[in-house]
Amino acid sequence: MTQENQTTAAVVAIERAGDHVGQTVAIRGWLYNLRESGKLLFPIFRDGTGVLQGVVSLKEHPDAFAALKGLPQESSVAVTGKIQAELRAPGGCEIHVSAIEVVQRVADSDPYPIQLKEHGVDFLLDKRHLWIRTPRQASILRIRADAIRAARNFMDDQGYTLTDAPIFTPAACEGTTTLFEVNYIDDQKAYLTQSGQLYVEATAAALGKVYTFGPTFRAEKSKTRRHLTEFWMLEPEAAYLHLEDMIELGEGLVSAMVQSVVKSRKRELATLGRDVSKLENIKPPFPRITYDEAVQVLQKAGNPTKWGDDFGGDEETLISKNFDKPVVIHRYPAAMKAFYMEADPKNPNLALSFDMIAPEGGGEIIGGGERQSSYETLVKRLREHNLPEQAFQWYLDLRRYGSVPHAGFGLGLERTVAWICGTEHIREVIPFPRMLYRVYP
RNA sequence: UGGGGCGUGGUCCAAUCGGUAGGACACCUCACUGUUAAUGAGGAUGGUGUUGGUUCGAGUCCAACCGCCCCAGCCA
Repeated sequence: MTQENQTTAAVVAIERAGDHVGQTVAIRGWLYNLRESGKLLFPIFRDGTGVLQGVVSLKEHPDAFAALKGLPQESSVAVTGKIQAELRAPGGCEIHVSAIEVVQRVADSDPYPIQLKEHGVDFLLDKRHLWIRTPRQASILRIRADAIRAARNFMDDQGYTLTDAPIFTPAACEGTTTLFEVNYIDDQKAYLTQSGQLYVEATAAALGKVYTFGPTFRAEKSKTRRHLTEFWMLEPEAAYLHLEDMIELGEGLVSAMVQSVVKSRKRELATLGRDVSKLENIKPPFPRITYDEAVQVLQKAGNPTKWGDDFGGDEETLISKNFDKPVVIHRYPAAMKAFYMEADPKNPNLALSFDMIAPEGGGEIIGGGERQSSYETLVKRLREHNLPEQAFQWYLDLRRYGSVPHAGFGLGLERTVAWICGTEHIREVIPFPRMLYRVYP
């Protein structure tokens, strides 16, 4: 190996290393692990796109051997070597290291805290900024990114325009108990948004078919594996469209996200040990049942749910177990839904609403429906719910000036990604989870 | 917020009936040319969440508090 070869070797991403078998290339990344076996070293490098085993021979490359021997985990390195197919290496190929530059050596006195062994949840969450380096966490984040890209592409292709909703809002969308209050300028109070929905109703009246995608905040005292206080939501809204149109859009959106991940994140799903066969058949149409039918299904299964009860996690799981796709439950009792829901003209006790429940215990990933378009009814509902009418004047304007039937929904990104990844807890699918009693790091 | 569970070296765990707090990993040294969370031998460091109580004696029993986990409610 000449000096010239080492300095001119092309930098390649580890995920593409298999395309460079027989070539001398450069890898820039970190030392993930190091196994020693006498005069051979077996480092494992990671570069953010994957991990690759290296092999360094004392006899052939004494300088590289000396530089690597004893190098602490997570030291940053630039590696030059020849990619070779190797059945004994994890992943099928490895790099025969000829030169290595240590960019930063981790201090021996202060080793990298995350081992390849098991750790507890609390410890890992405290080290979340480092935990995301592990192959499992990095794979989840890459899947999240792909799901977002697929969702945005799908919405754009369907003719929906992205219209961002504000994060600071003057009042609640759904109730006042779950709001984060912030001090705005000059002693004004503002709140972090719980949902972009009210705003996307306004932009729908301006642009027709729109959606918003961004973070939302709920100060719910919920400590479950499905809750974050800060989570991302994609909320479409369309003028002149109805409940069935939104169910169809939701089916298409979820399918597009799943199929994109299945197609372009095979490697990451394999790292997670995800059973891909359960994702491959996620294509429209999804099973649809009414709330009435869902209650019957539950009662037949021995569940004590009565008509008028909302469904909890147990009930959702029980219903979704009957299907291998997400199931849509529609036309809930109006009394249990938000003030802005439109009533079913065939039965005013029912709201034109729907939820989508992910299979495999994934829980509710979509909630939505048709919005109340009557000015008078909306005012009445605001009063019934004790909401501050003054703060909603702008929203009532949407019913004063050219009110039309319209519908939309909210898709919870993290719940959807958690289901796609097959992770037990939602906290793993966002880079820095914000939960009840955790805002660090 | 309610119910249940758990707090032991940096990390993950063990400690019988209340009786000398220990192991593995991590770290250091040595051996090993195909390791797969490498292995083998040796070494140093370091701990019972807090406060009180019962007892000859408390990691272990009791009380309160703190923290975490799981479930429920609410929701995406």
